[in-house]
Amino acid sequence: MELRKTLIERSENMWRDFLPHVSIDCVIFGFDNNALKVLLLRLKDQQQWALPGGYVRKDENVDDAAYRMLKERTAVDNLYLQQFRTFGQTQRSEGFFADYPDDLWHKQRFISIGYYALVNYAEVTPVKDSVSAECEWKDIGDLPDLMMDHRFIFNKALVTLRKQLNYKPIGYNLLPEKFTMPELQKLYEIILDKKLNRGNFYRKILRYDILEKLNESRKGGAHKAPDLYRFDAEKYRDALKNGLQSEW
Amino acid sequence: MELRKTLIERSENMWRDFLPHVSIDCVIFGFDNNALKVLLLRLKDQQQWALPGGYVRKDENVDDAAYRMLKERTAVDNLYLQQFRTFGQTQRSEGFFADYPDDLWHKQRFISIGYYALVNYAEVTPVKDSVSAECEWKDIGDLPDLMMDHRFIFNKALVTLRKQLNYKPIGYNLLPEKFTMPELQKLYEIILDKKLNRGNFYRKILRYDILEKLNESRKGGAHKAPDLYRFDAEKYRDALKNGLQSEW
DNA sequence: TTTCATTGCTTCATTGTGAAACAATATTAA
DNA sequence: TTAATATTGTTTCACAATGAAGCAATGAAA
Repeated sequence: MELRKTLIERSENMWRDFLPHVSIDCVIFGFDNNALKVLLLRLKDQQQWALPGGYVRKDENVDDAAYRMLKERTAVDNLYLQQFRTFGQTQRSEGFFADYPDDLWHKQRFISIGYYALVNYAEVTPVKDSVSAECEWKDIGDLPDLMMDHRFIFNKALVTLRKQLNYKPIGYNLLPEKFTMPELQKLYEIILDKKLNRGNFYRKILRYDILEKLNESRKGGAHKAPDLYRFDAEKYRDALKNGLQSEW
Repeated sequence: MELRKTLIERSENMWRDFLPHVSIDCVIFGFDNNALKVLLLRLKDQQQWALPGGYVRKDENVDDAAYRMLKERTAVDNLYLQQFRTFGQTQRSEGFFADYPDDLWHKQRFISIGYYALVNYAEVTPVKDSVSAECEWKDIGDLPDLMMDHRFIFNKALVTLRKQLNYKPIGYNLLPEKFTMPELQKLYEIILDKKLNRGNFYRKILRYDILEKLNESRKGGAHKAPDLYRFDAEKYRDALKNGLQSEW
């Protein structure tokens, strides 16, 4: 039993103290008023803002930890959550804690797992945590200064969203149940960061056969009332299995 | 300085012992003889095989740790390496260490970061580690039993490869410098797990204008000698910036 | 009642795709 | 030496998808 012997011998080294720990950062996206927004916290006594997050416990699945944190910040359960990348630079938190005592627990080496969440803006109530002074939605086109590497993490989340637009139910989770075609197109344009031709967008998205046109329109706007649609959840899921073909 | 006070107070909790640690698992792909292969280890006294991997040190960037492990197994530096997903289930190693003493260091909770590597098969020399009896290339169509969640991790790596085929220099890193069109097509077919029409493949891949046709052919085969190509590294890089358009 | 911006939908030239066939060629078999 | 064969290189053609533009419909505001 050579393997057993080797492992048990090595176990006496106290490697435990030489290993990093694990935290989570969440990029929570919402769509409101034709703008894509992120939920951010401002820490007490600080100018900089932060992504919601926290520490993973030893007895907790990482996904469960992410759901826990998400629920604490939004007061909503079971949001759409997607791990997108892990951030493992040694110096990622150095700047922020520079003038704290060296035995500060938070100064340990942490590796952070990045998640993005997609939420229905109208259903979420932002909730502060105990070290924050504010918790607010911010337009992604006008973000404040972020602490540590959180701006980098946010950028990676947005790029991931762009790449996954044809593979994940992104529109479905960001839009309210009923929405108009111009709203859907606007969401696509923001995520892709480019203008799309209106007629071609209509033609293409309708051909996917994932939308159900309702017998209602959104009155009250300044001009012609746009038709309301909703996703046909089942057809959408089926279509995503192979990915919506081709680029936008 | 409310934030400072809160953080320092909390630091007294010894959360350190309640946090998981971080390891790495690498799926190393190589392409040889028109087959896609993975580099696996068989542990001493064990039937099951394992992905190469190791533990991340406290003072080490995660990417650097992955390169370190990769070099140990392949005797080659600077391979193409890509983080693809982090595996955070609490019970991921439980089965394997079930009949080891509970204070075995390896029985701690580990969260594993998955990387895949793409290597030029001919340049790599598989190297065993100290707890392994064998280190070998295995055909992905005929994998042996893998320990813990390594089969799951492998599957995720393969799916990632498939999704990234149009965004990352996958052919470039798996093939030798000179290769034939049928070899390239075969690689695509294995990764995508579907047959491609030969004529259409030629037309499409050539239109991308990322290949350079050489004035040589591969003699010695049973039939017509296929032309040799190589990637035009610069054009390939440029083309990948926007992704090669459309699906295969 | 008219104006106007926006929405819904169609058209048309161009490009890309799937499927198939033909032509070329290096080896092997006769 | 010649013919057969499997594979490779290239082209064709019908059809589908795309980009760009325009026209018609509509609801609010002037």
